[in-house]
Amino acid sequence: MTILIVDDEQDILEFLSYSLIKEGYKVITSNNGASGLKLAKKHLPDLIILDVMMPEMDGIKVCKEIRKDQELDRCLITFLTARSEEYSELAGFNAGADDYIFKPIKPQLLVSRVNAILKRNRNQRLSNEIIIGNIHINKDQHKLLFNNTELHLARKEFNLLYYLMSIPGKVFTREEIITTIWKDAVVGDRTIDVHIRKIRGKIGNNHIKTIKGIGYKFDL
Amino acid sequence: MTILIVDDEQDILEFLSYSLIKEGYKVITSNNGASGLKLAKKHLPDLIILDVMMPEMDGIKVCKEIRKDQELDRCLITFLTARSEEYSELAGFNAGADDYIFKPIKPQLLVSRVNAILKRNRNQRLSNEIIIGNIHINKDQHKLLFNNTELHLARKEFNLLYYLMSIPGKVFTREEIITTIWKDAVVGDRTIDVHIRKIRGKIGNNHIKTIKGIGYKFDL
DNA sequence: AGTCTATGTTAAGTAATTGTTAACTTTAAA
DNA sequence: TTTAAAGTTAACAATTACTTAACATAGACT
Repeated sequence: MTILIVDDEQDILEFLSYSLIKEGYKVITSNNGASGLKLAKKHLPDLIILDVMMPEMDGIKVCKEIRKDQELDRCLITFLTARSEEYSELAGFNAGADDYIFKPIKPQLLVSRVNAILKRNRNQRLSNEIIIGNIHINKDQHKLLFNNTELHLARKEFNLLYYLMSIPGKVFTREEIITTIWKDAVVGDRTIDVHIRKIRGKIGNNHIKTIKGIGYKFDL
Repeated sequence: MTILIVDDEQDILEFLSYSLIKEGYKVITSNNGASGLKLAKKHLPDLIILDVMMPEMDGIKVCKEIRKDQELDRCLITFLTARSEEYSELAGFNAGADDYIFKPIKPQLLVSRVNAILKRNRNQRLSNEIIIGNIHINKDQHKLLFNNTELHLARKEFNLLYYLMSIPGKVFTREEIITTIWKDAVVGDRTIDVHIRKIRGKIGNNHIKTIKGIGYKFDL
């Protein structure tokens, strides 16, 4: 895990990196926005801690630039700001921040905060697992737990269910389903229904709802 | 994103536009109500910041005029007013305002406020959700909540209600409804009525009003 | 009031969409 | 190569949506 810290005050840079290195993180530092941005693009850190108030290029600007970079879209950004600074959190979240840290902060608190941010994210990103009610579906493991019992779904069935569950409540049109699950293969009209039928046969009829004339959605 | 600012004080005009241009917005300014209205119709800005107190045509009047313009119905309006001004927020919201900004305001706060207004709106559009009173209608989810109870609407009924709710208060002519919901299909005279009847049967008779000789509108 | 026109209402017919099953074809593992 | 599983299709059934027709009602105008 690599962390980039950008702050114009040398003291804070040292203080933060000391605490985080001790915790086992690889730390890179920069004392201004422009070089911080360069370092981010070069090292692709997992987390960037950005001071908001910096001369020339401030944290908000750096953040926005980072958010424009495709390669950096998996990287987390947390702002570092003094509580006293008249400044709305909103602006930061608008710029694309994931979290906030207020100065001054005690080393222990900082470390646990950083751990938490990275962990929260790891959990979300690492396992492609969706849990809705008594249905757990895990794409990496190609595994479906229904009431804590493992059920087997064939590949198409699995992909279809996973797709529907990826945005619970949203109605996916037949067209969306075809283009996503079948790519551009040409399949007959009843193919989707048959797969839906098979999934329902396994997880029951309550979760996949038919919206006649439109498509299907996963609910509950 | 384009923002139109209308205020009779040159200082404020400059101060606001400076902050917003720096933030990346395209800014147009006007120092009186009448010309502001013209500029709005010409440029169709995403957001209009309107000073309430202006000689001749005040903010409220401008706002009401804007709300009469079909083309401008997607544009947001926020009033700019001094806290000291004895003035009811209600009048503003009645005139069709979306938000308020009080003078004096710090640049950062202004910017984040503006971002927030525009973002809130973007989110609403993205999720295709319209909430009016106790009626929530969500197009993505093809879901209608009436008094927090989910009701089922068939496709045509749903599209029709969603269409009417998309601009509450506006009367949609039968012709507009036909071309929007039925595209160029040829359907009989009573078809719309029957669908309206079915919707009324579900959400009650109070919301969809008949304007005899013209069409229907959604109210309340 | 009486007439005319637009809209409301109901039920029934028609059309469109989806569900279901089994047979058939393809794919991948043994 | 064989075999079982997965995927697809076709035929038909079931369901739901949509439209229409026929008549009722309400409002506007003379």
